[in-house]
Amino acid sequence: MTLMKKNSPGGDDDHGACVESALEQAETLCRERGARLTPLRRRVLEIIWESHAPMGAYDVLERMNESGGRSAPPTVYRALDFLLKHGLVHRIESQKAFVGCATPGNAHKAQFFICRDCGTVAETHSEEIGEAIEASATRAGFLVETPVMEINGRCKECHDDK
Amino acid sequence: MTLMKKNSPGGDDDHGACVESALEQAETLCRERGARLTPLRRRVLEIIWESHAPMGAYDVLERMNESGGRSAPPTVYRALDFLLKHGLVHRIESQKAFVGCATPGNAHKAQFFICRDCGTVAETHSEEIGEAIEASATRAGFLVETPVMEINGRCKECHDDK
DNA sequence: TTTCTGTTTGTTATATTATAACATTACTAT
DNA sequence: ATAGTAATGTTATAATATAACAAACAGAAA
Repeated sequence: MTLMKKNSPGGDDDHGACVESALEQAETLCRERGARLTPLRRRVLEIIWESHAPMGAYDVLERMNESGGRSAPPTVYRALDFLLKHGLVHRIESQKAFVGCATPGNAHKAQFFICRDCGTVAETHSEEIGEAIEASATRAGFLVETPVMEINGRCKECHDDK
Repeated sequence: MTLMKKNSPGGDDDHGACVESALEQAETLCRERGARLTPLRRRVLEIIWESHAPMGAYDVLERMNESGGRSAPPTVYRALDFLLKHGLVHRIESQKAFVGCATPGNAHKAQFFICRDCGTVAETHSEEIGEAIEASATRAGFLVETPVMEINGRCKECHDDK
């Protein structure tokens, strides 16, 4: 399981390193694929990774314009489309928001554990869940393409905290 | 597994009976709980059940106003909130749309198999999937509350059709 | 280089989905 | 009857997302 976002209420964590690593991975991946990770797209990816929780498109937009930019919604949505297409971010349907993908490149069917308290999103790729779904689908003659699995609840820390 | 919506391309199916049955179940359930299934709420539930695929709130609204009504969005959304609260409908997050629940009353964590071709939604309550999720969650110390499981793909018929 | 072509971004407008806030009506219980 | 609560009506607006067309840019071909 890979922790994707951490919402430490108090001091800052060392999230910076993991943002950098994500960006480097993205660079490499796009280079390999001949896809153009332009400054704009890179910036959107960076903003999403800097956030400590899934981020709405308009939040990304606001962040982009903080430093004097004048971008409009289509700019952000187009960048997000690109990042989604290349598996660099995921859309969390139940939140209309976006998170960075911790393991891009690996075609995968992920599950997201989303904490309702701190917003932390953990991405898993459980064989067990995948197989259970496949089994259930097969029985119904259903051909699985893109499962959306967003498990809302409370993460360990928030549950322990009480 | 319970078929919830059928999108027969040609002639009509006998969906009518299943709408009636759903409405009766809803009546009973609400009576038991002392909840008021008003004409308006009943009508919204009926419209959702009549549809052959998940239905957007504004589609419901349009349908309501076909026969001379003059309802506004809040009317529909409030009715939907009621129906959701009582487990009479589900919201399909990945489609911003609503479907009737085939087994209301039973508190449940459902999976939805959604056909991208015909729109059919099948609701399952697979023990296996539920347990796989619990197992994965437990390992992470995560407390599952409301899983969203929307498995998009192709149903048997649409896949066979080819 | 220059020109061509396709891709990316800018810009304006608008569509779609959802809710806030407050007025009115209807139901329930006494 | 009437007070209190729940439901609905009404108007406005928030939040999310896309359409359509123009301008800028990058890479390939001449």
